[in-house]
Amino acid sequence: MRQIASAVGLQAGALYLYTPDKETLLFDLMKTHMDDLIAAWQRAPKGQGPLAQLEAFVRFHIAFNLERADAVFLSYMELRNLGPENFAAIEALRKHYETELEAILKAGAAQAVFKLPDTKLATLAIIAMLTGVNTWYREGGRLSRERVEVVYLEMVRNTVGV
Amino acid sequence: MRQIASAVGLQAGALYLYTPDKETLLFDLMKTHMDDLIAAWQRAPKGQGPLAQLEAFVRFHIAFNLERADAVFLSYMELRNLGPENFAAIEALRKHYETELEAILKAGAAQAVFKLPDTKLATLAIIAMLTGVNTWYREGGRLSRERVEVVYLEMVRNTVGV
DNA sequence: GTCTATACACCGATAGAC
DNA sequence: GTCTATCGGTGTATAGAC
Repeated sequence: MRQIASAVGLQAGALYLYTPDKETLLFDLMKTHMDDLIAAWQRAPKGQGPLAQLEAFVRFHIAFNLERADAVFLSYMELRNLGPENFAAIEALRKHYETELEAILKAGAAQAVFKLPDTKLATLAIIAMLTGVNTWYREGGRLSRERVEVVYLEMVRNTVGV
Repeated sequence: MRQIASAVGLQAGALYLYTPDKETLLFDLMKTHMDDLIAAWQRAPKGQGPLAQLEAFVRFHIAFNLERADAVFLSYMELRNLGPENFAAIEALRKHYETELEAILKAGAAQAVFKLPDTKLATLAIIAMLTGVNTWYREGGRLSRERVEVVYLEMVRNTVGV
């Protein structure tokens, strides 16, 4: 709390004018992040058909997560420092987001556009793969964001059997 | 330290007979884990050719990480609590392990068995995908470990274009 | 609204008795 | 080799002056 206060030019005590306690502050940061994520995906251009929507999801997820790397890192690392009910609220939002991808994969499998041994596992595998970009991507490295998106697009298309 | 001491039936002070300080204890746990991981992979049966070796890696990684979920979780979550030189030592072991998969993918790409847009990114993507299993797998859930391995095998084969 | 001062709990680590 | 006692530091949160 002292560090946060210092970063915004206050003393620690003054923070308690804005939050009842530290966990609530953490929860609010995480909830705002998840709400932003879901709202941004709702607004994203998606095209028609499962393949176009899968491609939209891949590009959206990589771009959004790289754009907000700090919030993504915080949301993952501090998740276990929430009490049970705050934890459950964030988990519900995360599952809601996962369901967006799962719906695309289900539609693609139903139309035989995708070939998947297990839709649920494919959802988790693809999200893990995409989120992993955040652990190694650095601005100014070997590949541009655009190039990373293209490479992952191709790998994800392969993964779903296209 | 008090919790650890209590878990092994000691008082906190007595732990310092076994470790000079808390960070060294953490580092030793993580180093032992990484050494075990690399040694176990060296001993694992691998078969011949890139595809057989890729399959061996997928099965090995899922099985080993599920078997030692606590150590995997600790090694990931506490990594940033190491000093720079201990951090670098663990990172080096992690990179060494990654290189094992990368070598398989490179060989497969060179022999045109695999079709990959970027070998390095494929390495990171596959490891992220496989490690992700630890975040959701629970004993007694919908799928057995064997079934999870088979499903991921099929997805990874797709990912590398087989 | 913000600051200073501080209460109270906990943490890592050490000293010294046994 | 282990325990008890304790030191110095830090953490969240609150009280009260301004």
